[in-house]
Amino acid sequence: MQRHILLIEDEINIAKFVELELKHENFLVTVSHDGREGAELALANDYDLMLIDVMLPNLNGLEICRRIRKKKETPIILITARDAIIDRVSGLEAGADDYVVKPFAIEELLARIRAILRRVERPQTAIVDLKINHLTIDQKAHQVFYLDKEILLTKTEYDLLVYFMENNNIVLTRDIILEKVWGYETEVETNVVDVYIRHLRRKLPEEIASLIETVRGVGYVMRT
Amino acid sequence: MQRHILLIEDEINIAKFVELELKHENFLVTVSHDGREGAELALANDYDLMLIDVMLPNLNGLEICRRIRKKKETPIILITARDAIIDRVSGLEAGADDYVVKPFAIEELLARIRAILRRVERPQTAIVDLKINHLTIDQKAHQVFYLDKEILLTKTEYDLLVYFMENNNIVLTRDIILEKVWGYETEVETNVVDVYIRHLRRKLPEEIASLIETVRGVGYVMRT
DNA sequence: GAAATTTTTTATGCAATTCGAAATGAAAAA
DNA sequence: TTTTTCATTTCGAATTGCATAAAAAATTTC
Repeated sequence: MQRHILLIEDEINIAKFVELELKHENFLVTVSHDGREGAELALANDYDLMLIDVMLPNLNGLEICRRIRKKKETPIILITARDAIIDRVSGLEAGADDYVVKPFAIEELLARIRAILRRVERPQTAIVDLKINHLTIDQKAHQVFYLDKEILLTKTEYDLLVYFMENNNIVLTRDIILEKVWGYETEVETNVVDVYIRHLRRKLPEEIASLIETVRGVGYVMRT
Repeated sequence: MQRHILLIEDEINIAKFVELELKHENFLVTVSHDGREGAELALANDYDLMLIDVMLPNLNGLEICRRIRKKKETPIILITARDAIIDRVSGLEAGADDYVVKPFAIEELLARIRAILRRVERPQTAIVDLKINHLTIDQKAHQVFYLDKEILLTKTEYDLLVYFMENNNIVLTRDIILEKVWGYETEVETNVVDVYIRHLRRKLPEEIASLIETVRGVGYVMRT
């Protein structure tokens, strides 16, 4: 099965070299030489893995990484300059899965790509379905069921529900919810969380809806 | 907070060097030069992280890694020989979290250790439940129980009770309580603290309420 | 590019909570 | 015993926080 890799690298020679090697290994490769363009590609399409240089024109690799992570789980390998240790660490914090340091041996890059693809595929089959009461979430299929009857949720509603189920019996503040589900960093004054709680409570059957409790002055909690 | 690292490395010089560097970074370090011994240590004790060389006498690093993973989640960083690409890949498959390649710059190793510890620590927000007598507070769930029966408190009442329980046997003045629980800086003349003490005493069972004593002329104290 | 859907913002009513003031009660000082 | 000081209790007005609806904006779908 052919894998599709996105390569964002502005140094033409390196890009060309890596692209050829990857194709030789039977990967399908898309190359971008620009940060902003690369980020758009990354968000618009579904790749199996992304290779992103940290130093890029217009938008740097770390920032691209963060933006992608808000939307996708696609594995990311960063390409950093030699000895940029700080970058390595912040790269992992930005959500990258691994990194290589320039100049790198192509075999090392290939080994890391294979390792990550293997790692990613393994636990994908291991995601245990979330289940509370008669409500099940099939995370792979992105579907929610109540007693075998599907409940249709929008993406945000779904994410919110998953977040609550993953943190049952823990009171979650609006700030935390905003940060984790919406990805906002800022403390914008908005009641969008309340509105979505409302949506969930309306769409879910009473039995489940009643588990989502309001903790006045603090936040919300799903009690089981 | 000091972290405990287990280092399994048979090359004496490297082991000594790494040990010194780690200690310099304020880690507590345990060293083993033998595969079998190292594995036993790893399984018998709780370390925060393990550094394991792949090439070891008696029992190799990959095998140690696999055995540990059957029992524990402790982060593992493998140390592999130069260009042993196969090992890198199989290392990740054996359950290692990361690896460094000999010869490595000590800063790189430190950076990886920090990155992993940081990653692992996130969800470690384990707040220990407060407990006095038969009264328990589940801070994550924001719930108060007396003998398994929930006591419903408003946010301020809850905050006040938590503050008292965190400072039991310490006399707290009204000013301090106002500042810590209400967040007032100003010394407004208000008896709001008194009023809330009253609320608590009324809602809590006699056995607990009687622990909140008045220290006339000074403030209040929760004696246990 | 129009229609439908989803997301975000804005507005409003309701209800729980908070707070301050005043009355009452209890302890210490005179 | 009386006076004074400090603590307790009660109660209602003001505030705050939440639920909900609906409009506006953004995004997706056809």
